[in-house]
Amino acid sequence: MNIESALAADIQAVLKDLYGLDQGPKLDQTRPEFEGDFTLVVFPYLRASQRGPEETAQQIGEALLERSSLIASFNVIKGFLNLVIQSGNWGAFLEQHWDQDRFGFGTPKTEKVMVEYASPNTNKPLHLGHMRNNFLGYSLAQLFKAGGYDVVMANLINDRGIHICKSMLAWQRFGNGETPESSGLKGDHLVGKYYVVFENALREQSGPAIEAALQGQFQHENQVVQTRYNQAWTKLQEAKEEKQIAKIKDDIKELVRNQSELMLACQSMLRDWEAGDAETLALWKTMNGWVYEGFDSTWKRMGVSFDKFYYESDTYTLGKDLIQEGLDKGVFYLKEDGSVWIDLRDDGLDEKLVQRGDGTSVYITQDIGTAQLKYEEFAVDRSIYVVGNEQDYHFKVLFLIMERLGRSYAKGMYHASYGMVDLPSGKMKSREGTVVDADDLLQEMVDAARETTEALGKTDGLPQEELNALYESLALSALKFFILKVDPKKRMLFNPAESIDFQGDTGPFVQYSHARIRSILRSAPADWTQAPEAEEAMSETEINLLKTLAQFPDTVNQACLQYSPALVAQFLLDLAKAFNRVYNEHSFLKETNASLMKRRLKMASMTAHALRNALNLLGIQAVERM
RNA sequence: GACCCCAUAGCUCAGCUGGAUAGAGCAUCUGCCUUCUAAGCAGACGGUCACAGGUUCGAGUCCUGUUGGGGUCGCCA
Repeated sequence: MNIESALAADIQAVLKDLYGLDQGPKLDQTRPEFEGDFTLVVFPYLRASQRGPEETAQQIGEALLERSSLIASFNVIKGFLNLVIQSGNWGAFLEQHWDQDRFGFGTPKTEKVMVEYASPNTNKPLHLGHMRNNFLGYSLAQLFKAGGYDVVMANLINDRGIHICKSMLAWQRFGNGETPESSGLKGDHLVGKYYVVFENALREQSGPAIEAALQGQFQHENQVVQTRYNQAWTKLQEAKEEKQIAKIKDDIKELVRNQSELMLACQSMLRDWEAGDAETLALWKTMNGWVYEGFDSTWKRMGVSFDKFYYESDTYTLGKDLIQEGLDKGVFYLKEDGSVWIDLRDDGLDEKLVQRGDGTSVYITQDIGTAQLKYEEFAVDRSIYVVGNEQDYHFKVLFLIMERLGRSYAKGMYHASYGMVDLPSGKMKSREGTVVDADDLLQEMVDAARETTEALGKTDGLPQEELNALYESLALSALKFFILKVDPKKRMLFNPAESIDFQGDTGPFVQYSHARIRSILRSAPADWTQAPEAEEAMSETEINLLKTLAQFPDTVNQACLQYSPALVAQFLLDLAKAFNRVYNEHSFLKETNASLMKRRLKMASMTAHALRNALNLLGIQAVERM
């Protein structure tokens, strides 16, 4: 039991004795301007004590001083009872944990957790938005592992559909047999290139027709298409609001675009794919293969990994049996055209389509099926989906559906929703070429790390291989820390110029603190643990370091509960700062008192463990020197 | 139009389930390396917590409304 919870237990007993209250007290850290370690706010107990705030605080303080061996003294300011911990307790805390490798981690639990993240489309290379997803997902998985859970990291790859066919068609027509080998391009970038080629060709091909259609000129042999256009055109004439006009124009553009020769060929290719056409499948496999090779190297470089891959080409037909089950149970209902719906208006949502009139799946149909599949394969108690917040509504619907279908695992489903990454210029838009490519960004960061490190010259003499690994680690820690220290739920701004900063509240700052400790420990005399225990009182900065360390277990716990690696990042900054203050104020190896040296080295060692463990929770490898 | 999320220092962000005089980093300015890693430490400057009400002994935090920003409401995924 740690000091804080032991103290809380003592206070609870006192409150029961004095006022007959039976509730756990809430303790705060005492603000630095006051004397004390923990503060109890007594306002909530005034009713029970029948006294004023100061008197109540005094009374509780006196009773506590008598009862608890933890307390050295107390002081009362208004309704605040500041408690000073017997300094010996901090020594005992240090003694107990300084050499514990897994300090802060939870005890093993039987609960099984699946974290699904990454989940890319196979038509474009990864970009900055994916990186936030990947870093969050991997970190959440590490957090739950640290919390003692059995974790499966899953990746559901969207490897089929019209967007994949676009790349395939463009390559077929304009590729001249280009391959990653022949072009020297990374596979995912090569396929992405043809996706862009397709979009450009499509724009060229359908541009004039769109222009004409927006002027009211559109002729099509298909009567249905013609009617839809005519209706839209009529609406456009009547529309007054700017927003509405833009929407109708978009509809018309899409209608015309979909009738272009390229789009028709693309749709035909998708039908061939679904029919199992050998040639189409072969091309699909080849090009997806290139993409996977590219993704694998990017994931590896980003330091993320997966235990299980799902592919939409396998799962896109799933869920139909559950649709039938839902119809039988009366959870879903049929419309005249044969489409299947669920009415979620009781839960404040809308009616939602779950299967098309022709019996084919929509997005959510697959998700229903995949949820069931995950449960059957892994018996997961908790299933976490790391997906952007633009899908908040979708997951609300999905989880409600699973609940209404009576799935026991529905309550364990959670959408780890995160905000978009904005650039100083605004939203990333692939059409405007403002996306930040993952591979480019990684390389820029590595180059920056090398330049900074070389300029400082502290690593001279290390073998090149080690240096390269160091640059990778430092670059990654800067990037991951920059992204993970922000509350996942909030949208965040990524300024490429500033993110490369290695000073202040950054990953390299934490790494630096760790490397500095490791350097001390490497140079420590072999027999330092032999010295007698120190009797001297600790300084305030030393106690502050131990207080910060003591918060690690609770931080891990809270980070799991809130699905927020940001809490760990903030803790890392607190801890590194707390240590750096001690470092600045006291000596370690230069300390002439052997007992004090021993105590400080224990603190250094414990801090290094905690830093390394917490960094690992963010998916960052701690470096030994820098 | 309906619903969801967000708004804290010039900039980027913390602020735990309501608690004392709202905190960091960057930027600007001042100090500290012949001593264990200065990617560090210490200090200064900088705030009507978007606005208006309300609940409370106490509100950046909870409720209502307003404004501003983003998202969703596709038989796209």
